[in-house]
Amino acid sequence: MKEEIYLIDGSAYIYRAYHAMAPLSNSKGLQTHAVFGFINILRRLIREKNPRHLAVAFDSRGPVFRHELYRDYKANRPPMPEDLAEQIPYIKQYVAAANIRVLEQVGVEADDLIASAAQAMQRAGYKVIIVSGDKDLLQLITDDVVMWDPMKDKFMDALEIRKKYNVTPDQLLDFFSLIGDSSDNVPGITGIGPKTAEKLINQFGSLDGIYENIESIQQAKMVDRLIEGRPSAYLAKELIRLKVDVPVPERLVDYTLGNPDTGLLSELYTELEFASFLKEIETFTAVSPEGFRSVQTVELLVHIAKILQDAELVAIDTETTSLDARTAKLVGISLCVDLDQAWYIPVGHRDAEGKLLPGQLEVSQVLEYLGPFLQSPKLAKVGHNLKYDYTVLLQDCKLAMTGPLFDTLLAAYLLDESSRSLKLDDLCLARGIRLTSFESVVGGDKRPDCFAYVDMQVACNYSCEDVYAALLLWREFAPRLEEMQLFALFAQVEMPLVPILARMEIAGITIDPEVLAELSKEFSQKLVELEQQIYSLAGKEFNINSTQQLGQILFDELHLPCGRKTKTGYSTDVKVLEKLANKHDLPARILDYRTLAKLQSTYVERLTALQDSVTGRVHTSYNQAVTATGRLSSSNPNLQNIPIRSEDGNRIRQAFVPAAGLVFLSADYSQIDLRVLAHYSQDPALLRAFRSGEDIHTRTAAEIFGVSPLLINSEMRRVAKSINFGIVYGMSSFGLSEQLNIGRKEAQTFIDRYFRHYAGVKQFMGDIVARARKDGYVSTLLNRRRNLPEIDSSNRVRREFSERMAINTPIQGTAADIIKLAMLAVDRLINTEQLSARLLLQVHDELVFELPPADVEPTLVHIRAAMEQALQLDVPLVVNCTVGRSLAK
DNA sequence: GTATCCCCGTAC
DNA sequence: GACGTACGGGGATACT
Repeated sequence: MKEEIYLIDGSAYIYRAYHAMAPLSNSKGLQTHAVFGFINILRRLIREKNPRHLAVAFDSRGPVFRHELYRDYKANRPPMPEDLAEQIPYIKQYVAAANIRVLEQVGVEADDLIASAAQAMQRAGYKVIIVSGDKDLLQLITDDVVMWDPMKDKFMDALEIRKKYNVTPDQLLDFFSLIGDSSDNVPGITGIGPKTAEKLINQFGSLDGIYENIESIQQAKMVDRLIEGRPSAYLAKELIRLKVDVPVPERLVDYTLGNPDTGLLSELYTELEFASFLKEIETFTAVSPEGFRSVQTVELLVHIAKILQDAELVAIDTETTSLDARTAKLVGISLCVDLDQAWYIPVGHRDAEGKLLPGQLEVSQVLEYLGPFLQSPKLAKVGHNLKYDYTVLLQDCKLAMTGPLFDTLLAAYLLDESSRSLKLDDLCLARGIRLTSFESVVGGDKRPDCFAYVDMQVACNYSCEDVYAALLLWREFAPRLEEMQLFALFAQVEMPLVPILARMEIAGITIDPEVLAELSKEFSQKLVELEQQIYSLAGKEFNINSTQQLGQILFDELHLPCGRKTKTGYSTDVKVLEKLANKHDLPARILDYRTLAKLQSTYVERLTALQDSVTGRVHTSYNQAVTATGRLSSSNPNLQNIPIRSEDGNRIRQAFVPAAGLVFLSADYSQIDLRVLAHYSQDPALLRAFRSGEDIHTRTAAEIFGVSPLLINSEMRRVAKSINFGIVYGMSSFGLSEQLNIGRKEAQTFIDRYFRHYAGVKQFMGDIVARARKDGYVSTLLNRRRNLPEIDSSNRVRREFSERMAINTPIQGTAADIIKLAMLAVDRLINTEQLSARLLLQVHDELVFELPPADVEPTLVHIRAAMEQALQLDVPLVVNCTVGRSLAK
């Protein structure tokens, strides 16, 4: 991949910042909004694009060579406003302090510098991205030079130019020469606009071409215009043509983005009174590299132990041989207790032959000194993604980290669930700190254990940076969690959950390979048969998995009535195919095929592939910082969406078995969402229903059909169940009618009856949306937040989507809070009562344990009680337990 | 060849 | 356009 260089049209952005920003000044009366806007633009660019090489070009003051060619060049421009002129020096100061290369030269404009640099760097084999919205720069576009307008977030290349102007980039200059440029007071030819220019250029290829063939033009008026305008067109060409021979730096390193000089920046921000920028800088005063030390003697280890003795908190990071914490081997540990210094303790660095390098302490020795601190309940541990470090220490060092944990990744997640990225590098970059990238440290080494081969000093610097950065984030996040009243949720729920999740991942769950193999055989046989049937029904072979090909066959060739359309063609989802299934055998077989193919690829094959060949277990990863509502998610494999509803799906569950001599105990909350809704809404009917222990769907059916619960049949209950679920998601009559295959009117009637009976629910929904609109966010019972920036959107679709989130998030999120509390309670219980049960899975409202059958009786009672008491609501929480020799129903 | 979007389907 | 939260397979497409 070619290195990229960003060239920024600085002068243009100064003006843009000046005009776009509301006036702002410091206490001395100095206008500062252009500086502020400009800095913001650059910071955003650096944050979002993370460029390694860039330069900012500025116009020179005073006349440029174009004025010599044409006295009236830019004569229509008013002089720079005084309050902008006085801000320019500060902008220059910023660029210097931020260590960004400046391109500036007397007598030429920013555009010429960009043109010269673009040409030079392109010639040197790099890729250039011009950051500008100015059409004059479009003439520079080639295969290796593109333009990006950050305001519109639009990339321009040759194709886009073709779309917009219908000429090639190298014809643009001639094209603009014909039209002129009124904003620069460049004349062009009167009477020729973009349309005519386009026609002429495409007909004759160039400006010269036009005049060489002028006799072939039929319209006399046009010829007159062209002849009369000839000097002016050629003048325009000289004016618009960018200079590509201005001396500019030509080596890549000349454009490398350096680290910002925080001292200078902080002085500048202080003078300008940019408090928000200043705060970041002050928080992130860079440590001197001398502060990063490699620990290779016992003496130094002893010294560190002494310091830890008096510390309240330590930031920690482990470097290992693998991304998979469960199997990773320790390569080094870094520590940091204050912002003056950090240490890296190498223990597993190796030479090219794989031999341990000398000069490293023994792991056992390191643990002897550090162990007591890592296990001290008094010493807090800060780290980014601590589940990883916890797992590595537990698996590779047999050390269970204890004491208050502070995971900066989870803190960032709680502070902003929609955060673009929670990676340590990105969080730091957003605060003006560029961390050394892992990529640059391992230098393209593709071995999974590449870190073990990294030079110790390089590793020291890298690892210390990380641990130092985590401490910086802690300094910012800890008070912010307090301010936003998220600290209790963080410290008492999310953090204690980390070790529990780590242990669940380590535990894994056994899969009977024979059951899977049998399923695989059977499924693939059936799939082959279905495939043949489908081909013969379709009259030809095609890719059944391709919705596009399928759409063509069903609707274009067989002329079946097509239902909905998707962005890219016909919809062929279940709803559509089911409607067609009684008209034709093909859609029916496709449905069978899809169901089976899904089970085969997503479950049978995936689970087989991820199974540990020695233990026969699969180990999921629980992600604690993904969902917008606070639920966990599971991946590699996802054990939260194992089929259960269909018969064949349930057979997948038969493959999940307890370890030898044990059984599964599954405990799931009954109707937790609706109970939370009852609590939130305080609807009397809903409260009553749950307090009396009724079947909620039957009760609801009785209400909407206006008959006694005794008269409710399964069909009526099904309808009520759909409504109960739909309510939690903010469903409309349209959605319900689709779901139940009934008319919208009928669906609306059901909904009306529902709300007549559960009026408090309707009230709650209105209230929560109003509150979201007022606050801009909603929260759960434990204060977990979700921002809803589009709740006021003028776009109806977006707004209504946010409204449904406002309804659903407190419910789903509170249910997520509750089961997290339950996991903590159960874990404590297992420890205090010395229970033999081991928690394996969490599936949103369900916990699955593995335990000896003889222990089921007492354990079940304990666990049910712990779960039911996890949080006190205004309705009881009810937990159902099942015991089994597989996960099947 | 790799990354990403889209459609679809599985769970709660 | 219409029902919330996820993960993931496979096709199509874009980029390299």
